[in-house]
Amino acid sequence: MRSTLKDFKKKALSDPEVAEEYRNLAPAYELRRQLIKIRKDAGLTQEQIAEILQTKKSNISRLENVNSTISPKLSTIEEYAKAAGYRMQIRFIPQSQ
Amino acid sequence: MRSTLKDFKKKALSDPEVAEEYRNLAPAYELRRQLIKIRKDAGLTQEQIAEILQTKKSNISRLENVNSTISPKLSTIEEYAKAAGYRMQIRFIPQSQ
DNA sequence: GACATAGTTATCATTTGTGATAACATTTGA
DNA sequence: TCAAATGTTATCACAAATGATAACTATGTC
Repeated sequence: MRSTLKDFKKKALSDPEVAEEYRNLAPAYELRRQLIKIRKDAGLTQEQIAEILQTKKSNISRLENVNSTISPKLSTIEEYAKAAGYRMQIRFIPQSQ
Repeated sequence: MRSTLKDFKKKALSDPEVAEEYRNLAPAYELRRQLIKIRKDAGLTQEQIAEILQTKKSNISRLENVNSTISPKLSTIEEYAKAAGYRMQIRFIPQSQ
């Protein structure tokens, strides 16, 4: 691969508009990566966590799906985390530092 | 006052059901306290942050209101924080430790 | 008291997240 | 390769968050 992807990313991010877009999207990707991680660390399948939350696996898939355009409710994330044995913590960090 | 309130809280929390209820509600209170804090630290009124977010002060009041039963969307909190000059960070912490 | 500023509450319309179902795709293990 | 398990996608109904408006309370200032 010779790091073509990394090069592309580096180049793309040097474009201010792309960089702005990336900063906006990155948190959403990051969140979903975390969701999947805590579920797997808990040893649960989508169907199992769905059952705990009394819903269906398709809804869990949508929640975890990176391509999803939805912005979930806080309570949805909280309950999902709790089902996986975690608690959610929110912090606010001053921008540009 | 002789700390009557503290005593009451301590006693109330020794009741398992009350303690459970408290753990469930505390995060919601905490979030709203944080929201109000970052807005004030930014030197903004509800009306000013509402204008930045292109909405109305009544909606900001509802968002910040501790008594509100709503669970806001992640994007709502994100945008509010951004308007106040902060970014939101979410972490998941293993329960019971 | 009159006034301005800041925040609250109630209400209704609109938007959007969530639940459920079903069909499909993907991965894994025998 | 076949079957089972796991995850994805599309769709529709329903619930709930958000937007807007207006009237209200609270507070401080003149």
